[in-house]
Amino acid sequence: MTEPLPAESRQAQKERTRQLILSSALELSQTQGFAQISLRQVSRHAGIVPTAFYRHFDSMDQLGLALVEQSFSTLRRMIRDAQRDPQVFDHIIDAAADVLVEAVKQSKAHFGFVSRERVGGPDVVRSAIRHELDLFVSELAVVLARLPNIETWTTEDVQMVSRLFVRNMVSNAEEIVEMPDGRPDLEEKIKEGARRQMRLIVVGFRDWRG
Amino acid sequence: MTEPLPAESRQAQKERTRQLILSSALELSQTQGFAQISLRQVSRHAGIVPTAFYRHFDSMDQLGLALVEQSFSTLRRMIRDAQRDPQVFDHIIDAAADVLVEAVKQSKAHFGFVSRERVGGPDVVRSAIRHELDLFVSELAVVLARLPNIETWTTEDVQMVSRLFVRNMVSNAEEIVEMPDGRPDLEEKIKEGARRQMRLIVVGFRDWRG
DNA sequence: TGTACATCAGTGAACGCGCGTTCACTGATGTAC
DNA sequence: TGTACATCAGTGAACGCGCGTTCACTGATGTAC
Repeated sequence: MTEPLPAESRQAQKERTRQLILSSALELSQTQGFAQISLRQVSRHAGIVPTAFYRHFDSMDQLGLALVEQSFSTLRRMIRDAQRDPQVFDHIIDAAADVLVEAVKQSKAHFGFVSRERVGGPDVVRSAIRHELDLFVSELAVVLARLPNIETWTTEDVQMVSRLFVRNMVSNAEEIVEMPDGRPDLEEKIKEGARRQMRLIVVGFRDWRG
Repeated sequence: MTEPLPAESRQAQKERTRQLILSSALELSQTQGFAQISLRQVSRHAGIVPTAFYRHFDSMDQLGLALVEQSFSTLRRMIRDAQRDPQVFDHIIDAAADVLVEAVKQSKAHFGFVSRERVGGPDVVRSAIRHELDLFVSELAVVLARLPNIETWTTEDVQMVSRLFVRNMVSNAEEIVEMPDGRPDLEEKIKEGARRQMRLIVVGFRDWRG
């Protein structure tokens, strides 16, 4: 019989605590907003002593930036998955509405964090989110540029549509996050609204250019 | 020679202090967000002792609600003025973009307050703003319903366009508020963007319905 | 007009509390031999 | 494998600070006669 390995290496345990701090902060932010929560509240919720917090983050600002990173990696995964779905290519608008609603429902906390702290967060967090959203608009523009019909548009026009889509996405994400649980009727309404708005943007854009 | 009247009645002096508290809170909110500022900070900035604050407001929450009221009365005045302008009726979209940019520039503080605290503010402030925005969508729908071409639309469709307009207005107001001063180039860009978006909504809606 | 009293916006001391941050520490995990 | 030492995640006491709120007060403005 061999000696059982230690249940967790020091490094793994540290990472576990780090994630505990992150998820505690994310949860507490949901009700009060990140700027309103204290280092001590987060530590208490994570089950550590306030001084232990400093083993993982220099300050609450740094913790906030880590949450921004985490949230946007969620967002990017969603887009990557959506691109693999062949349905998206053919019925982009209907699919996009479905994907948005599902993704936001699954990652309510992260989407909520972004839409809340984009305007309400501490300075550093706010500007980090704005920067990420700008990047995201450009990334989405690249994806959109490859779609049929859009191939022929100018780069500037595609960028503009991308900006409108992202803005709409943010607005709709806000609505979904605030949606009380277990109201499939509301969900369908938001989805339908998102579809209409995207159609509006695409149709309006085509006609106005033509 | 008659006795000169007292420079200010007790009531007038009280009102002056109240306005001083309101404007102090509005100014301090701009950099840190309303939820982050303290009763003592506001009092200090207004030049009164913290205890005197209570002669005017029961709590910071009540002060927040007073700021919501003030901000929306600014917003409503803007719409009322815009309706009087005959140009608006004829060239609604171009005029609306101009009016929006000008109004927001003149009342940056109030528009900033609404867009910031709509998501980042304390609970009571947030829900008050949401309620006011919902009211505002309905009010704008009534105005829109009277316009040529739109007269024939269903109530539901007009409500939907109104919602999109307000959402857009909020987004654009956010951008203008964040715009650094003395950059007329940026201003023109935002105005042009607002025009395009509104055209998009109107054209897209008409075509999609037709 | 003058006097005596009431009102009440603003004062200033005091309170208990949660905060961020410091510091020297403990004891389990990891490493060298 | 066993021993001796190093590392370092988490501890717990202590600090000074700004906070919201209480209280009894002051003194100018307002009112009754």
